[in-house]
Amino acid sequence: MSLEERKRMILESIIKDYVQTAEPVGSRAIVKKYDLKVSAATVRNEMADLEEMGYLEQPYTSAGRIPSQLGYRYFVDILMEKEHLSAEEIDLLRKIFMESINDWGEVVNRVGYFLAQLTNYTSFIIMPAMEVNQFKHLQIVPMEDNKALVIVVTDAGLIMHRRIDIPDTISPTELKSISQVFNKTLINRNVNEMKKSDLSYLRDKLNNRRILMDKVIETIDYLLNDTHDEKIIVSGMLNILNEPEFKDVDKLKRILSVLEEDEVLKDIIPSEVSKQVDIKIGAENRAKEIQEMSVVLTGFKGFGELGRIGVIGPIRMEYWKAAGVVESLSDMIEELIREKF
Amino acid sequence: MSLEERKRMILESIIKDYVQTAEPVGSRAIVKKYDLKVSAATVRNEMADLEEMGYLEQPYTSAGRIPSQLGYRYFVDILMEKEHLSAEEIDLLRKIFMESINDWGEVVNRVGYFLAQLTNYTSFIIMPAMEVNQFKHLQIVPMEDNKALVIVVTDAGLIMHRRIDIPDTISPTELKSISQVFNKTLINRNVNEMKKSDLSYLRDKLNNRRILMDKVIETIDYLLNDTHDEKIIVSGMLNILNEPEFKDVDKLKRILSVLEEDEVLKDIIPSEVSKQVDIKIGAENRAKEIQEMSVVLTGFKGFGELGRIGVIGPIRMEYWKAAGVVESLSDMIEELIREKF
DNA sequence: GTTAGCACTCTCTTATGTTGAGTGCTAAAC
DNA sequence: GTTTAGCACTCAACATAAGAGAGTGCTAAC
Repeated sequence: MSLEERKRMILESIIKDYVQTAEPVGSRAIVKKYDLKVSAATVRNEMADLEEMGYLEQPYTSAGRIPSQLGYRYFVDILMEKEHLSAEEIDLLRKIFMESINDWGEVVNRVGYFLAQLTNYTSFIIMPAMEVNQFKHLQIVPMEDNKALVIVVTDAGLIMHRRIDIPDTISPTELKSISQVFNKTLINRNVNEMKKSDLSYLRDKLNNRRILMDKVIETIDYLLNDTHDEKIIVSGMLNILNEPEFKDVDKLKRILSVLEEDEVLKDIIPSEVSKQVDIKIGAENRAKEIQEMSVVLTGFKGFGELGRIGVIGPIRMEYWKAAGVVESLSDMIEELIREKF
Repeated sequence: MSLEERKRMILESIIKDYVQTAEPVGSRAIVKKYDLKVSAATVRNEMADLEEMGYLEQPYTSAGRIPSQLGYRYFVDILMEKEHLSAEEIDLLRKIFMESINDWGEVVNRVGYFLAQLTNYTSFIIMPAMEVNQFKHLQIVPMEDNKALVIVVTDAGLIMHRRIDIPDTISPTELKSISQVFNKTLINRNVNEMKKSDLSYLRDKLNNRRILMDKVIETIDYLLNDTHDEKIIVSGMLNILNEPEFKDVDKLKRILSVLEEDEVLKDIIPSEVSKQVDIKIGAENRAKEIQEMSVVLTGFKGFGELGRIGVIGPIRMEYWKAAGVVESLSDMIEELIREKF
């Protein structure tokens, strides 16, 4: 597993060069560019060794070498040093995020946007499913024509709403009192507790408005269930258009249609995450749809659950930068949640 | 301007054939496919005429003919018959839209989705800017740690909210009473009226809570201003990947980056719309970014203002289908607004 | 006015060189 | 034993040429 100094140096050079140019790297090129103290012939011998060990491969006889997936793996595990955002960059971003952010979705959108911009890959953020979301406030607002709006606010700052039909015999004041009953009984309960007993209890208590109550209960259930789904935010999908490996439209189509479908993408992105940056290179991905891509991701803690944030790009990826930026922004998103919500 | 019957027939055949195959159409092919009663040579003569008149062009000497933009124009204006959705399709769609739609954004998303699916082009819906949006309800909900949530509901069913900081000396009941004052004073006022006088009047009245009032007023202003922007919903962006004219990645990149940027797209889509279906073919578009595309759109009335709905696709477009579906769905969206909101 | 016939044009495909980057191997140098 | 120069060899990439085929435009006959 462990390589001699020179082999490591050569492997690293080839990877950095190839990542930059997308062209197979020749022995002469390396010697020149990183002015090694040895001749091209020596490098050639080393490269032959590295190929035999599985770290490099040749597209065809007498072309230069390109890193194999194993080569990237070795690089990522042993050689690479993450390139984090600088303190100034972080400060700048923090300022941008802090201002005019009053809504959770907005924060996520922006972080995703910058993640894509800074790495030039496609970024994704998967918001944790909120199993134990706490109920904060309910409001029933009468609208025109037998309609009312049910607004539910959770302690995580999520606001959800849904229209319902109401009997035309009911008065606004009555609606208000119903809201109040709900609020008194349900405040600070989590969804599971709520489902168990409180809702049916409420229905009995307000027996005279049974039909309406059923509707409201159903609506709350519906709305809170909604937060059980993970939400995914994707940014910079079109960044992959810049990668030469996707100059073929069919390949592009395959990849883009995966990135476009939120549901597909959610399933495809590795789900066992920790707070470590995790890197899946090409075929290391379980899902076959992205075995020609690499994923760099990490978990972040938000509202008690673990969300996922990362980028998806070509196997020929600037892993050092991607890993650094993902880590920096993951920290930042955690911090934002802690401070603002 | 007016062509003889046979010339029209030939022009139409060429357009239909070319739209389908994306290959130049030869004289022999037409005679066979649409079995005309004349020989290929005759057709050739007619085609030469049509070319001279500007309706057809030849990619190179001795290739078949393709329609010119003028040719499409003639077709669209004179020859074409719109292919609307059938009554059954409309019924089916109406059912789909009706169920589980409780929120305006959801309706628009779905309509956009189907428009893209049914035409195989990229669909867009531009929601009207609501100049005279009416205020229905305000609610200030206390959250943890000196935070509160300001929720504004408009009569169009739009719900907007924003977090604000509040002084820690204020009590929940006090918040409620402030809400009530706002509600009493502002209900059913439109934004412009509101701005003029009421807000500052309110501030005076609640003088003891001046700072908080300023915040709330600012927030309302911010939220209502938000609806002044047109919202654009784009669906099926990737449909253009299927068109052979965009098999070149650079061209693709140019187009996709236009479609991706909401702000750019809003500006590019023709803004003078009526309830007629309008078709802009290639260079007829003002914006140079989409002069290699065609736009089929129409206006729809929603909340008193005119929104825009349509598709954007290659010049070699199935205009008859696009125009028909756009018209059908435009009617449907109007109907949905009328009935549900 | 219509049509058959035919030479002509131009793209597209396939075949054939040519070039050049880069290798692997060998033998000499360190 | 390791390193290096030298050199033949390989193979993609580019250019060029030849052939095929689709489709035209024109002419002359119907």
